[in-house]
Amino acid sequence: MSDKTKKDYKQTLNLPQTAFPMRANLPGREPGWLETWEREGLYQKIRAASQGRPKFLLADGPPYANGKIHMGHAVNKVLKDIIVKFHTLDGRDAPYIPGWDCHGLPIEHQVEKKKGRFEDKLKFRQACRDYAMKQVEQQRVDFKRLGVLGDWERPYLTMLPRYEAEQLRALATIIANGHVYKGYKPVHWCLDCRSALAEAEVEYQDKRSPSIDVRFAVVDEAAFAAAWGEPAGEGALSVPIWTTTPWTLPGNQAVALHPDLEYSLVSCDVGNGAERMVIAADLVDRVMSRFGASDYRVLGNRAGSVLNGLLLQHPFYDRQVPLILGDHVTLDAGTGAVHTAPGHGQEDFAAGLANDLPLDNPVGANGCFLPGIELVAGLHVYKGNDRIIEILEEHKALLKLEPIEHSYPHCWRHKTPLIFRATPQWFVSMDEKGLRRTALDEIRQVAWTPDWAQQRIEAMVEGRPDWCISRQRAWGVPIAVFVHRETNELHPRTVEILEILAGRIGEEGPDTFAVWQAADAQELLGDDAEDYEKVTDTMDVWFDSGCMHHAASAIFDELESPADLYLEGSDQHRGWFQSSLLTSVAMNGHAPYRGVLTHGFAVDEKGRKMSKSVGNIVEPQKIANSLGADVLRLWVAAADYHGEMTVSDEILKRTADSYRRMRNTARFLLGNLHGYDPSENKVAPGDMLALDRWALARTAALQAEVLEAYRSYQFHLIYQKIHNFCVVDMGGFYLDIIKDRLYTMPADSVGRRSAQTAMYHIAESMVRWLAPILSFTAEEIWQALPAPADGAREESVLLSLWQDQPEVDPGDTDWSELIGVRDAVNRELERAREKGDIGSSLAAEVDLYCDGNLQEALAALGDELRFLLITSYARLHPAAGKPGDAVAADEGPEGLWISVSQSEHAKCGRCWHRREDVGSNADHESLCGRCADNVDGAGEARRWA
RNA sequence: AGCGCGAUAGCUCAAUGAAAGAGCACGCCCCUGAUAAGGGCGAGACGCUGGUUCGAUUCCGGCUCGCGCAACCA
Repeated sequence: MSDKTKKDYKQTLNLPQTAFPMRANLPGREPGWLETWEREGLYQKIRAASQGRPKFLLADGPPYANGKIHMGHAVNKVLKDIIVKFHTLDGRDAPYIPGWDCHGLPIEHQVEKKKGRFEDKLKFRQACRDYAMKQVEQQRVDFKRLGVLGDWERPYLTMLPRYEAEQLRALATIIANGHVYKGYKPVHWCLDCRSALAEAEVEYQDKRSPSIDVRFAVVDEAAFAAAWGEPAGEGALSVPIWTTTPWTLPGNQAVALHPDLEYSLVSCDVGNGAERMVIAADLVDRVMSRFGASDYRVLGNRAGSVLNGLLLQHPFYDRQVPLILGDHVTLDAGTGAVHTAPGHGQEDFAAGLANDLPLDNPVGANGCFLPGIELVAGLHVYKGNDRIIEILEEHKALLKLEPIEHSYPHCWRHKTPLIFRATPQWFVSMDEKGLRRTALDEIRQVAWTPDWAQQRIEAMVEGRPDWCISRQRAWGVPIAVFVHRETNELHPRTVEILEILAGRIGEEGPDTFAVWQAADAQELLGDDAEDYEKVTDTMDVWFDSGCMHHAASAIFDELESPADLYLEGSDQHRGWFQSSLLTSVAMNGHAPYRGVLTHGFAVDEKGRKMSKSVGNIVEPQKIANSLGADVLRLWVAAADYHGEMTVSDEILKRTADSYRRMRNTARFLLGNLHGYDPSENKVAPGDMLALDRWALARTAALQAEVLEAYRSYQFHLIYQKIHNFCVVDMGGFYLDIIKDRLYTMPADSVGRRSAQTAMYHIAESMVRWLAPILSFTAEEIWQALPAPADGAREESVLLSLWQDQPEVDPGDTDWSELIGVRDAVNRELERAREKGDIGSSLAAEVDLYCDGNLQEALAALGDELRFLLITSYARLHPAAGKPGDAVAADEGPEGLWISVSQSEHAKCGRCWHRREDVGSNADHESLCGRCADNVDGAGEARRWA
């Protein structure tokens, strides 16, 4: 036999052939798909094809238009994209209109940083608008690069004039429904923002502050004696307070005691001779040791309530302030007597209301004491701290000064400490018109995933204060209302006027600000004009995005409220989920969503949040440009997003490995579908071989599982299942076995066409399972699949629906039993291999010894058992005849003994099986009988494998 | 204070009131007709601790650790 003949026979094989490359080169190839999709208008084609199908509406929470996208953005958009594409394949009309949050302070800051301050507000706003637009462009490119498909050329931007107009209408409705009021309240004030902040914009961080104890002298000892009764001891009488914000002392209007706590009158000497102080009984020792008083004596105890109303001397102003009572007083720190400045704290404010204290506001928007504030006018509050401490020393009122590390509210953008400052602000009332109650009712109507998210938002809505919706900033949507100069009441025609103003806002502008600036009070209010003034505040940006349910639905025909799903990171419980809920309930009395799904954050392998300072940032752009967007998408899908999602080099590498495995499985299927025309060569399920029918059944079962996992948004299960299918069912079993048939049987034989029919079906199914996740690769597979000669095929996988799974008669074969036998044989083959008896399994012959059902099941396959086991011979014998060296199958099938031997027969030059009949055909000396028949005869017949 | 979520092999994920599965990674072997592929074999895990139960990784309690929310803001 010459080499030449060998080669000739190789040409008679049907080896795989495909242009679908093994190497994905995703970074190189993905942009090409993006171009194609865009050029072909894929998104629009999907819309057209989905017309009339039941809708699935995902509302896109708008990312803030500033900075490059990070992993959190990527996770969020990819999850959204997976869901939208799933519903598309599932036969729904699922439009995706992305949005951006465009107003607000961070943009103002960036613009000021780059271009300095502007005198002209209109010009400044134009600069902000230009800047935001640039950010949108940049983020849009990055989002698209991840394969996120949507109406990217027609996004909703909160700065679109039309959006702003709808926002005004939303405000009008909320005002009409009676939820809005103007209040003078202490709010979190960011000195860098020069604006009030919403709860959601505050975060607590550790800060070092001066902590001081301050004497408040009792004004009238006689009055004290009368209240306390049986006064004892000698010396000056005072009530010391403790604070970490000395600068708030100019605003002090009272000292609060707890009505029910015990207070002690303590006689002591802290370096100024004998004196007496009132201190919470439980704190006496701590306070005394803090003051350095070793020798002190408790003269008596009284409940705080007995001192109610007693006057104290302000430590450095000519002001007498009362002792008041409040339940907020605790014994955690301090002296049990709480410095109360109604303008500088929430509880202080409440206490001030209850006790009719003056509400003064000595600090300006810039953080400096207002002119006219004695001793500290013009000083910045933090400089004020030091000055106040000096003043206290001068007045001998300072008992103790020490630095303290404590957690303190900070601006979440600037990371700088906030102050509490009383200012006039606009609020949405949580309770005035039952907003809180209705919102809580609505929360219970929504499907929250995971379900504990419901508790979480309930707790937040239950406990939150009124929503401060005003900001003292330029880059936002004006609160375009008139208030009465004296009464602060809204003009009675406010709602009507808002509608007039909204009507003046054009598609391309003017925007709300310009309209409001140009609005003429005389024209709008007539005779009332003189008594009313224009409000110059803008709206909290959370209000902007929060009313997306209204604004975007008004602008885009395809959107409506409520949406089926809001999907955001879990931080949005206090952000967008809540602002959307509140605006929607305030407007319409119902939630803007039927379902809410949350995901965790991306963290590094040590579970740490990604942060610039730690330097553990993984950039989505970098992954897309190195491993490919599909690998990034696969990582998102593979992670259990309910908790934190760990990213690391190792994890990404693993992800890329499993990507390759799935890709190669697809490649093998495609390669062996070469020359297969589904419209010509399809074999009816009833005519297919048993093993191929098994493959169809397995595919159908898996599809059911995959779809169920998609429906319940458990993408990590999908990834596991598909990957497992590729590795175990396909690579490790089915594909390995059918190679013989595919390669060696005549191209158009039933045996080969049956396998191809199954493979075609598997590929058609799998490409769809993968499409929502591996969008690029699925499209690549889709284009490589053989097109039926007789019919059109959708031009993109995303224009198709799930593959129909034919009912197949599984027959009597128990495949799990056969697989068990195969595994047992493999273990024996491995032992033979290790002994050096065999290499390839085709070098072996197998003798199986068993009885009963097992024997029958194996016997049914006849000679085809050897193809299942991929050995050259597989012979069956009664168990009784087993030789001494036959090995009992240790696990799996009962009553099976296996004997593996090295084949003595010649190897067929074509199929590589070692057979007795090699050379029996004179025309084909190097071939076995069936190969000779396959090459030159009618071809073999197969029924099983 | 607290509340919630989580803890399964090196990694990513399963399942289960009764011998805990998979893939990747790892070790060894084979193949060279899926070849920057493929096949086989192997080793490897229920955070700790009580209780309920005939039996607990699974149900309940406590602890530890991680994460989130909340709190601390005088």
